[in-house]
Amino acid sequence: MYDDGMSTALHMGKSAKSLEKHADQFKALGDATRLSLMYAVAAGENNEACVCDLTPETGLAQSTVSHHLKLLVDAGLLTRSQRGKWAFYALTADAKRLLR
Amino acid sequence: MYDDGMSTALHMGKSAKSLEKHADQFKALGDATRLSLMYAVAAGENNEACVCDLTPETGLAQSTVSHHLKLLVDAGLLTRSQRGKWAFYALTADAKRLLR
DNA sequence: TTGACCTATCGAAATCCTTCGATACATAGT
DNA sequence: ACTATGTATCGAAGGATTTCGATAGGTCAA
Repeated sequence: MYDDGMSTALHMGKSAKSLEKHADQFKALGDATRLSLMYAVAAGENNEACVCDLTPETGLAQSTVSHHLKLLVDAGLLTRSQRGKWAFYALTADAKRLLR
Repeated sequence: MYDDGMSTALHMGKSAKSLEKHADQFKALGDATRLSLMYAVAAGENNEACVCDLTPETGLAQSTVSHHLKLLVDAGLLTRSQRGKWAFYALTADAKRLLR
């Protein structure tokens, strides 16, 4: 494409890359399953939760939950930390700001 | 499905319908084209813009822009008002809050 | 009413997303 | 090393989304 459709955002001092990043964050939150995962993490002890806790709440397959969590991490909305057998997910600063 | 996956949100006092609405708003913003449309509207005179101004900025077909604008209106992020031949779109309160 | 212009809707093609079951990988205990 | 448990990845099916061109609808001026 010749015109990337970002002229307005550019005029506002936002780079195309930044716009793309924000769009990706909104997109990640734009799914009822992922949004409820975010709330579940926020509601967990120490504001974190492991897949084993999250999976039963969604009623979806474990592989599906894992996939959604990966999308949220890739979007910069969750962090992942392995502790023993368990993978704990926690909200990032971006996520806290967006869910305010 | 038996489990609707909204238990956590419900525990936080959010109804499934409210979660769905918020997810829809995030989803509407979760597309680079639509997000730059939002910024373009915000940057317009009196915080509004018509399709004729928006279409050239995106580099997309007029029908495509019209379609995206409809999605944003349906999500409660834009209002539409016809003035003469032109349709003007403006940000809602929800949109201003989310784009802060 | 005719024509010009702006916008919305329709139908179709290509692509992307969600979800699953199966399976592989990782960690801890026996 | 073997097993059990928690998590991630893979491949595929079904559905949803993005985009276009063509066309219809609405508004104003002549």
